[in-house]
Amino acid sequence: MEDMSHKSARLDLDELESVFAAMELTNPESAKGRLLTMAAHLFKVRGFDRTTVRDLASAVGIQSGSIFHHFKNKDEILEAVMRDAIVYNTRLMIEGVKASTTLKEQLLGLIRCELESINGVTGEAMNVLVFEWRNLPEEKQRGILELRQYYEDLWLSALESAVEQGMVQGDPFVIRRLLAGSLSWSSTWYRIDGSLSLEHLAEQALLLILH
Amino acid sequence: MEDMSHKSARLDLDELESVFAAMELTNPESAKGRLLTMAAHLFKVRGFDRTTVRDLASAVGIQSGSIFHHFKNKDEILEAVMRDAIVYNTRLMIEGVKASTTLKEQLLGLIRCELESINGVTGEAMNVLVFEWRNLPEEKQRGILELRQYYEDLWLSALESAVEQGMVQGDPFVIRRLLAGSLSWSSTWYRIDGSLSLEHLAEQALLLILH
DNA sequence: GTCTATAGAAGGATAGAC
DNA sequence: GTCTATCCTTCTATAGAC
Repeated sequence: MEDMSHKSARLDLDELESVFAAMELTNPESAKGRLLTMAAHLFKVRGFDRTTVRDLASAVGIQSGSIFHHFKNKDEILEAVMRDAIVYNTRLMIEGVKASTTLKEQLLGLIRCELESINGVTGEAMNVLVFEWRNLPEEKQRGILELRQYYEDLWLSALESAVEQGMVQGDPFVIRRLLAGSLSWSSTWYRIDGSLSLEHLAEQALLLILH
Repeated sequence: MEDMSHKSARLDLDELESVFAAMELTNPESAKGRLLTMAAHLFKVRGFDRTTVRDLASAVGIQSGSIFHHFKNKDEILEAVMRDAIVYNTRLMIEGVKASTTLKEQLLGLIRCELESINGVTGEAMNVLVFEWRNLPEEKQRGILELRQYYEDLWLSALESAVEQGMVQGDPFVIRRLLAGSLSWSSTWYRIDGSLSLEHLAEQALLLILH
């Protein structure tokens, strides 16, 4: 039986599913979906502050005033990009963990998943989540952090087991933070169409924590 | 004898020294030094775009127009913070490498030095270098990259030796990038006044690459 | 080296028509 | 759901006095 004492601060799977159902980021059918995809792109390439609502509007072929039919203000666009990015990738991560049998496989799966999230199709949105964090107003940060906790817990429990079994040395929290840095940072130098495959990179990253 | 064919793209020690002599960041005696220290602080806390010249001016107790007596424009302030940060820390790193006798000691020294640079007294300026990079106009980026190459070369040659000796497994370039991510990212979660000492963190980071 | 005053441009957001 | 028109604020940068 799970400990429910933290329920208000955590997210259960049902909540995650309902947020997932409302995700628009990857939906090119809706105007809002196209806006979010383009916003992720522009926020990643130019940064949030240097992307104007006029830029975003003209990139999707509408006028700047029309943006505010879909979002109350510019901050809400940022929030939506981040929320959708994290929900989408948390779901992939849960599936990856379920699919793995050994602990080593699970760790590699988590690494692969995180590398995929930051360098693959949702890479721009994930980059925004990681590198534009400071631009999200504090009250909105809290909501996203709650979502993030779900997949950080996946990581921590995997690392705790690995330390218990002697596969990994050190404090799980510190290892997770060091590894999170390595993986997030990969988007600044890794090229998905280069000679290094994402799978090889994942294996090299796994080597960092295994002993 | 060193290969001089890349001279134009590299930096020699004399040049480094002359740039170092012109460094103002850590000089509280000059108005420019105070401006740079405060700029590093504000750029780190709020980000470059969200820091106005008015903010900066009032933080050092002058009027916004007076800023432009010291710097031609706002971008030049950012450039100066970055240049001084990198020159200051490259020098520390060179000294650290010189002082170490074994290769393992050298690697630990490089890690310690990088952690110190991003979490210690020059931490705010180094954070600006790492996380506000995109805000520096491209032509200015080139000059800073040239400076940065000096200490990246220190890293690469140490890692190449370590791989040759079997201390470290994998491609030195990839290992360096993964490690650089870990170390830079530490400024987002590590607290220098917390229970984890910088020395312990350095040792944990060394564990990442050693096999 | 700092001040005052202000030019000039750009950005977020709103209102109301269609 | 999008357009037009525009308000209002904020920001960088300049000019010239002290």
